[in-house]
Amino acid sequence: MPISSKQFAKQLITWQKIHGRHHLPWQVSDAYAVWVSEIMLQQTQVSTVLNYYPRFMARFPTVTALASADIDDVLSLWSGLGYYSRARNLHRAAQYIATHYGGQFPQHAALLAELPGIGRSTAAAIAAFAFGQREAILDGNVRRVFTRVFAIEGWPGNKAIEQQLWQLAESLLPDAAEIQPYTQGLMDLGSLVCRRGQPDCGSCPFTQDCLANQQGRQRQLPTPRPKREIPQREVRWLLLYDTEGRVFLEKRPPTGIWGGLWSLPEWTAEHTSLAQRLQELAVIAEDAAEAPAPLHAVTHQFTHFHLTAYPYPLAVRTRAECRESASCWVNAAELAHIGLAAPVRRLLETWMSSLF
DNA sequence: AATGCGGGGCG
DNA sequence: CGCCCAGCATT
Repeated sequence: MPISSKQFAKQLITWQKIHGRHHLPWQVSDAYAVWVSEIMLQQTQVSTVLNYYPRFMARFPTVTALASADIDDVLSLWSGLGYYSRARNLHRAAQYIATHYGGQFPQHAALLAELPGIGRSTAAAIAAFAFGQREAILDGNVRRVFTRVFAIEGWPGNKAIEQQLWQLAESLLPDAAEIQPYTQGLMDLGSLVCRRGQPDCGSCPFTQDCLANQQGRQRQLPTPRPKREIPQREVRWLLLYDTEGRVFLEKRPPTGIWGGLWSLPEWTAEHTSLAQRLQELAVIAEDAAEAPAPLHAVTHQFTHFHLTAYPYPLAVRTRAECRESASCWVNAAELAHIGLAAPVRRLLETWMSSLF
């Protein structure tokens, strides 16, 4: 017999008040603060977000400040967090709120979910935390708790399973008066106790009620996603540097991998010769006749493919002009203030500190 | 080396 | 609608 809705909420809230998180910087009644934190937390753990959130809020303290900011500055503060479309959507949504809602957040989940980057679960979290609305969330932590406590089989990415979980989430909701500790409790229980690897069932308020625990199947739930082949991709990077300690960067297209971030110019040998590529970049190298030897390869794992990048260092005699916001020469100090993907930042910091 | 995470976009 | 895409940290 699964636990009743009333008992579930009651035991969760009691647990949350004693063992949950209470003093995170975004646990305030400010929709903007809640929103920024929820977007950061979408793909990122609390401990990491704690390193980014305060800087972001100091730089963009209000939704109108964010709306009027330069997207490059937003991406710069997002640099290293990954999933950069989150930052672009955050910026667009801020502009929408400033323009269409006079800088005030809508209070209903359905309206919040219309904003870019806010889906059903994030909308519910903002509505619940900022406005006390009785809305159900369903993030990864919550899915793990539900699939275990109620022994729900099947990959949660499957449509039918997802629907079942949403229905369960709604059926378990307490009164609106208790929505905040309840919602926070679900998140905290999932991340602190009902962990993926080593669930701490001895500390769980549902240890007696949890069907997975009763059946000893905690580690089999939630059902993992079906496995897929992970393709390999290779790319060459041009590491063009001048005599004054600068490197040449190009801005990536707004969508796709590392969208909108600065990166090293790619050189795909299948399409162009090195000479052609340098000409495209309006660069004259010291010795372009000889192909440079690549540095140690940079490897990076994405969920759906593995990337190996070969950086080709090349001293440059005649510098290309900086094309406005599309390419530029930057020095080591400036690297700290622009949006770079984590492996590109690592490569450049290591390489520049050894060279200059 | 494998895994997970919320939402957008495309066909 | 179903499927694919994305970048890190953790384990």
